[in-house]
This record gives sequence, structure tokens and C-alpha cells, in this order.
Amino acid sequence: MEIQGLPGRLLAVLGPAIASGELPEGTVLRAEELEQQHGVSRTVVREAVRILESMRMVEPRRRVGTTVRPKADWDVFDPLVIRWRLAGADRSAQLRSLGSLRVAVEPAAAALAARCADDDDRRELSALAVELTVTARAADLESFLAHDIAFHAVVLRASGNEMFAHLKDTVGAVLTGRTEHHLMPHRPREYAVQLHREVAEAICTGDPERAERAMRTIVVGALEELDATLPD
Amino acid sequence: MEIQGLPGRLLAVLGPAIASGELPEGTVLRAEELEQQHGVSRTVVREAVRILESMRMVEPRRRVGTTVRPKADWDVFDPLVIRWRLAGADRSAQLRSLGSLRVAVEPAAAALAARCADDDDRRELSALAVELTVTARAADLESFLAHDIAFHAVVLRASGNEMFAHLKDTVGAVLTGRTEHHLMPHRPREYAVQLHREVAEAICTGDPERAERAMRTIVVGALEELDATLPD
DNA sequence: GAAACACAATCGTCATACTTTTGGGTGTCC
DNA sequence: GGACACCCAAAAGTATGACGATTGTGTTTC
Repeated sequence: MEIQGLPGRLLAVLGPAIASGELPEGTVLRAEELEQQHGVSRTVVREAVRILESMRMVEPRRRVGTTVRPKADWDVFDPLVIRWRLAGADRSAQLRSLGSLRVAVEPAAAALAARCADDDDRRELSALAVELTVTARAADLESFLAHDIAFHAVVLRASGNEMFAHLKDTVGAVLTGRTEHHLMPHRPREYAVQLHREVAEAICTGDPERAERAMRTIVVGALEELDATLPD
Repeated sequence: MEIQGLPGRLLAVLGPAIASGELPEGTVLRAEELEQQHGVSRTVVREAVRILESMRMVEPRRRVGTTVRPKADWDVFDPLVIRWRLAGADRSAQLRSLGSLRVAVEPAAAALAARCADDDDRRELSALAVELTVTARAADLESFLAHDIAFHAVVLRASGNEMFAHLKDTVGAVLTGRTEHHLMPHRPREYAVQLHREVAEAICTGDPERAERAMRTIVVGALEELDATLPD
């Protein structure tokens, strides 16, 4: 998952620093400084900076240095960027963006899944719906979270659309963040669990409209809860 | 936009080669070979490979070489990956994925835009709707395409969601690809143009439901046309 | 035949030298 | 005094040689 080696470690310092606004737009990073500050060689600095360049977070220019680009240019779909932003200052904004994205994508994915899911997908969904019910009743937030992530991941995968499928980690990050920062009720709402069961059932019986509707209720609810809970 | 310098050029060779399946999953790239084949130094090879690693397209491993990862691991939202795939063998699959993504995202973006758009956005949309009408009647496909791209970009931006906004290049790429590969009628359908006018009007008058509905009709239509036209 | 070991291939890192680009300063000319 | 051309130095870009670290593979040994 992570980038390997020293460039990866340097990236894990620079990325969050830029994402959090600690190094604001226009800041100039000079290679030599980075070498000394982090005690690494030119090679390492260059590779880390190249990766940031490929994420459009910085722009190296000769004679002037590597400048931090405006936030609007960043590759906001890059998993690393998402993670850095979730960890930093604009976590709220990132969560809201992701919430809207979920509202757009997950109902569509559920509808597609009701059409395309294979038998394995359906079995897995049913099993996860049961697990969700059980762990919710037991108020086992940790297991609930794990199964919730798995549930949404299966729906996204079963949609048969590779781009939807790749949002699974992103959705997982949102769900995790929500639980970690106590934006969740102390025990999952029975209504939400019921909706998950309904999604599973609709996908298993091949009912796209119902799957889409139930999923939309879930993600809209999550977004509203987010809006109500988040600061500013 | 592009990655600069020699690493960028190497990337522009390796990326498409991997994306097109010319270098299939499991292929081993050795640094020394790449140096010689492309007449560049280790520095350049390493930086290019690092970027591919950050896109999760390859995985460098000691003693064995840099192996191409399965397609399922790739960062399918990375603009470069999308472009490479559109240019290569699975252009059809990529277009279909993007089509579904548009169906999910653009109606939601239109609805949000009807709520959040500022006066500039609204003016711009109105103007673009006029342009679309004029260029469609004149059968000026080139100008029509440019305005079409701009139109969808404004809607995405006006949604106020940065992640939606960043899909503008992607949507632009789809529209461009569609025109370039003659998947479009010889002159834009009047009905489609009318729908664009309706989206603009609904956003200007602050009518989310109507904006969403009209936009959905547009993108669903585009997706159906795609499915009908594409090979396999 | 299995386990321990040594070897070598390949990536990873460092240090250094050289090249290329380009912003800014300097000077000249009108 | 201003505009233009020129030059210089600063910073990134590239190349290269050396060494370190890891790990698959083959070999030896019991």
C-alpha cells in the first residue's frame, strides 16, 4: 500500500505537511534544504518530490525551487491525498466531500449490483447483513465497523464497475474516521441496520430500484448526521 | 499537466504500455534494461518507476525486479491512468466505467449546483447553453465539443464539491474521446441540446430536482448511446 | 530428503560531478 | 529615464560510480 523506503517516509512527512496547510500554497521547497532537514540524499528527495508532482501538489521549477501548488490543483482522488487530508486540518471538508460522493455513487452501485451481482456476492452480502445485525445488537462497534466496511465494499465490487469498486478504501476510510472520531451513535441505530438488510435483500432478489432507494437512505442519513455533527 | 523531463517521457512510454496490456500483469522490468532500452540514466528510470509505484501499477522488489501489478490494483482515478487506458486496448471498458460514473455523479452535481451556484456560474451556464444551441445548429462539432466540456465543467464546479469539480478533466476526456472516435451523431441532437438548456435554466432558477432530472437524462442517454455503439 | 548456508542478482541509497534552464541584475544604447 | 540585450548565478535535471540491504536460488551438508 504505502510507498516503500526512504522516499516513502519523506513523503509521509511532506504530504501531510502540505495537506494540512502547514506548507501553504506558494511555499518554496529547495532540494538541498530537504536533504539536510531530513538527512537523506538527493536521490531520495527527488523521488519523493516527483511523486508529489504526479499528485499535482507541487511544481518543481528550475532556478526557483519546488513550489506548493494551490489546493484546487491537487489530485483529490488520490488515496494518499485523501488520507492526508482526513488526518489534517480540513478533515471536515474532506468528510463532507466524501459524503456527497457517497450519496452520488453508492446508490448507483447498489442498483447495478442488483443487476450484476453473482452468487458469491449475494451470499457474502447476506452473511454480512446478519453480522451487522448481530454486532449492532451487541453494541460491538469495532466488529460492526469492520463488517460495515466489508458490506459497502462488496456492494461497490458487485456493481461490476471497476471505478466504483476502487472507492471501497475511500468509503472505508470515511466509516473508520466516523467511528474513530465519535461521530457515531454509541450503538448503531436499528433503522440503519434494517436498511442494510434491505439493500442486501434487494440485491439478492435482483431489485435495483429498491436497492438504490435503501442505499440512498443510508448514505443520505450518514451525510446529514455528518453535517449535524461536524464543526463549522 | 504532464510530468516534466525525461522521467515524464519514460512514463509516457511505460504507462501506456502497461495500461494497454502490452506489458501484462507479472511482467518484470529491470532497471538496467530500462536504462539501456531508453538511453537514460538510473536516476530517470527510478523516478519514473516510483511514479508508477505511486499509481500502484508496478511493485519494485529486491532481487526480482519491478513487476507489473494486476489491473485491479491500479489507481483507476488517476488522470494519467484514465488517459492511458482511453488511448489503449480497453478503451471500451474505460468509457463504460466512466459512463456509469457520470450517471452517478453528474445528476447529483447538477442538483447541488442548483442550490450552490453563484451568479458567475449561472451567467456562464446560460451563455454556454446559448453557445451549445448555436454551434449544434451550425453542426460545428469542434466548437460544440469545447462548449459541451465547458458546460459540464461549470456544473461540476458549481456543485461546490471539490471532488466533483475534479472530475471535469475526466468528463472532458470522455466527451473528447466520444467525438474523436466518431461515437457521436454527425450533428448534435436537438433533444440533447434542449436538455442542456433545461439544466442551465433549472440551475439558474434554483430548481434542484429539475436540474438533476435533466442532467440524468443527458448522461443516461450518453451511456446508452455508448453501449449501443461500442464494440464487444 | 530436509535444513542450513553461501552466493549473486537486483533494488535502494549516497556522494559527486556535470548540464540545462531561467530569473534577475547589469550595462548599454536610444 | 526607459527599454533592450546580455551575462551570471541559482536551482533543478541528468549521469555515474560505489556501496548497502534484501532475498530468491542453488549448493552443501547431514
